[in-house]
Amino acid sequence: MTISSRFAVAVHILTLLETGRGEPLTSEYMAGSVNTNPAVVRRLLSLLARAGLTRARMGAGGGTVLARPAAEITLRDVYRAVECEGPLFSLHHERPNPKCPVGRNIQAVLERATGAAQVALEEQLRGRTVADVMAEVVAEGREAPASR
Amino acid sequence: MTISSRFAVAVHILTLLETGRGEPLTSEYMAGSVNTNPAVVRRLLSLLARAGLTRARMGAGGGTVLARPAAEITLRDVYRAVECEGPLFSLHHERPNPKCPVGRNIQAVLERATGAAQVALEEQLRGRTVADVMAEVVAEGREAPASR
DNA sequence: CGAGTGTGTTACCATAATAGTAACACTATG
DNA sequence: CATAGTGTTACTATTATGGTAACACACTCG
Repeated sequence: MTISSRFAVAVHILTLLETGRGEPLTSEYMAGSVNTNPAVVRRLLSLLARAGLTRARMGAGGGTVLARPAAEITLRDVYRAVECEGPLFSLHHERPNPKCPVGRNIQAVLERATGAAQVALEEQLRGRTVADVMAEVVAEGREAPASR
Repeated sequence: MTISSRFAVAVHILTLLETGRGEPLTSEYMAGSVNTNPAVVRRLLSLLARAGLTRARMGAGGGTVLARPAAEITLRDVYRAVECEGPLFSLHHERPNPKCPVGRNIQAVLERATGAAQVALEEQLRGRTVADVMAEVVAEGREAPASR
């Protein structure tokens, strides 16, 4: 299966906040850019705030701002914040047959292999920050100006 | 979300076939080791055969064998065979607002970032073969002999 | 001080993917 | 020809997800 779109939307949200330059943005405004429901945005923001990436100001005139510089928020931070904290790969639903030499030991081996793969993925994500994404979005807009 | 257990079960199956040393194994036997239904195993085998990793002999006395040496089947081959061929990361369900500078360009940027992460994951998987898994299973059995 | 704006959270629904299960046509062996 | 075994389909239960509405709470501003 695929990794949920929460990651994509969360990066989108954080990029929007970076464009705000400290001005708090409302979930309704962000939902307009993402093209979804404000409550969906707030659910993501709840996870991001819990991870210390954003900070919300309640009440009228409130909204959300980045809790630290965009250059210090890696995509791995975002991934960890919004995706399930457990391992990326599922193992067997039912425990394999312990009487079979393969069944008895395969899961330990699989855990090592899939764990290494997940680390490789996260290391790649760690090499890019929200500031990088922001810069690429700007560059993209310059190369394909308002097309479509 | 998580990557389905199909990958784990498929690696398990291929490891079992390697233990068979050319003898065809039945889906019922393998289901006994995996601890699931034979039809589930056959569904996986169908995908593995389509990818050219296994070969089945029909009829009585039939079963499945590896189509090429275990040392030439990487975990990336297995991953590609049984997981959806599309991208690992989902993007937005609804297309983001094209009137927003961020919404208009974020998906192209996300595709690059998530694509690189997926490549990193697959490259890590490519470094391990079914023969490696087999060897690790044997080693594991030596270190933790028949415990539990 | 009170109206209004906006967050945080809950509950509920529709949809999709997954794994388990049974069934059956077909194929090859012996 | 009887049997063993594959390949495939259909159905079900479970789970994750995203969309939606609702509401209590918090804060600002007039």
